[in-house]
Amino acid sequence: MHTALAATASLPIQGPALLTGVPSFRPEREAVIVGAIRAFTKDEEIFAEGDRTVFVYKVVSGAVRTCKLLNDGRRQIASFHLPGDFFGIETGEEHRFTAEALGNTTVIKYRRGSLDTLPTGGEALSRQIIAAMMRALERAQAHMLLLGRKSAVEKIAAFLLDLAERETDHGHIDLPMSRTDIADYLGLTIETVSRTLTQLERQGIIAMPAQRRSIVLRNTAALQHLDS
Amino acid sequence: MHTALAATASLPIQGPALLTGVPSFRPEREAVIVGAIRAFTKDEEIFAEGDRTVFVYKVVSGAVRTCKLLNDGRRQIASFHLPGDFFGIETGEEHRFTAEALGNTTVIKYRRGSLDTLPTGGEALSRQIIAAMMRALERAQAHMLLLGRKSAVEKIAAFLLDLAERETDHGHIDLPMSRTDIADYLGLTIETVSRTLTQLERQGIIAMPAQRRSIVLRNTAALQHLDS
DNA sequence: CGCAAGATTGAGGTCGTTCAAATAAAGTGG
DNA sequence: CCACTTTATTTGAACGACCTCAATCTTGCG
Repeated sequence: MHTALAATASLPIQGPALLTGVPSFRPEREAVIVGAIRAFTKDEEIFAEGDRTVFVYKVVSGAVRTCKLLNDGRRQIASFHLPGDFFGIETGEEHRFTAEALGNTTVIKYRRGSLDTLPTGGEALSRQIIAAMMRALERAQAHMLLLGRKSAVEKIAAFLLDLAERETDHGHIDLPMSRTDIADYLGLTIETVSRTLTQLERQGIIAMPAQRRSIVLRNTAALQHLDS
Repeated sequence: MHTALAATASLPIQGPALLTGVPSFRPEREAVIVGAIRAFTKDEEIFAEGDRTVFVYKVVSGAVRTCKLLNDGRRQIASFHLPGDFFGIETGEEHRFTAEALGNTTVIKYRRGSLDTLPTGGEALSRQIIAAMMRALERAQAHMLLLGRKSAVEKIAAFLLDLAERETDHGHIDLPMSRTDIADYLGLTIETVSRTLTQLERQGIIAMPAQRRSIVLRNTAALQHLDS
């Protein structure tokens, strides 16, 4: 499913958006206020920390990471955004973090009102943005608990369960991100991520067929138990 | 005590909202749209994870912590709220975290609209809430970087600088919270917090007069450098 | 004063990191 | 399509930052 999305996504997309599969997406209303669609390739920057906040974005296909950097290069990924997710919502004049495509990715851009934080385009979209912002806040709070208080296994277990729930096929995950991305998301090193995954594989809780870019949850209950 | 809350808060809120500058607190203007004021004592619960989201709160005096718990008791404090800060903003029907008073604390409660997340009381208050939510999100993102990627010294340095900036006297901090709270906020143990503080004291970067409940920043530049 | 709770300090252990090497996957150009 | 390079991932061994456990000291309070 992700591979299929990615493949079509590299094609030039034009004309009005005709998307459907997105949760609570209503074409007849969106059509009026739809922004530009743009495609990005792997690791391409969508916006950087410090850029003017001109747009609000929504993932159409592919996936996006938003992250912050320390001056010595240490990185923390705040969140991964899958199709249907908004990102780039900011109150200030400048973006507080960087957004990059994980692979071939297409996004819709909505132009922000100049003095307002919410995009031009009507009440319904504003409401969607506010809801997205709240969801982001909730996720951030849950993620703080993970970063501050969970062990490596617990982090990985939580991560897999979360991804499984967000992707279409709940028992099978297509990882759109590298081990480095996972590590920078969970506050670990790539080595620990790798070791923990193989440990879970040896315990029969997960399976990693095909280039270890996809993961099958063989024992969700065990994972939930590990998540503490 | 929750019944008491509900009773006092059902006072009608009226009058047009006139607030503009969000960060500054202006009592004479607040008075128009004020909700119920309530006082809490040390460690008293303002609301708990799972409670119905009936109100949005603002700190008047004292300080509040919002936190999440793991089933085995591990705790992560998401944020400390000082006078003027909003908290308890949620999208769902239930609070996703617990809020408790750090010491003697008074808060204003604004009643939430029933179907809407935003409080009744006018456009301007809604706008304030949205702004507060965005600030919370920004802080959360910065805090994720701290929790996931910073060392103990860096965490403490960042914490002290942040508090100093938020409190009135920027060179002198009155800690409203215990070492345990600090530890649970920074993802450390109390022992590490204590050790790191004495280490900074020995280096002459900070001073801790009077029962170690107040901290003087003697070398802000050094602290900023440590924050990385 | 005497007790309870909070904070500091010390000693030792552990989980995750760091450094290093091997293996696997993905490009690249012929 | 195949050697060759480059990049990502896995695995191993040793180290270290922070934690755990435990004792001491301090502070607040009946």
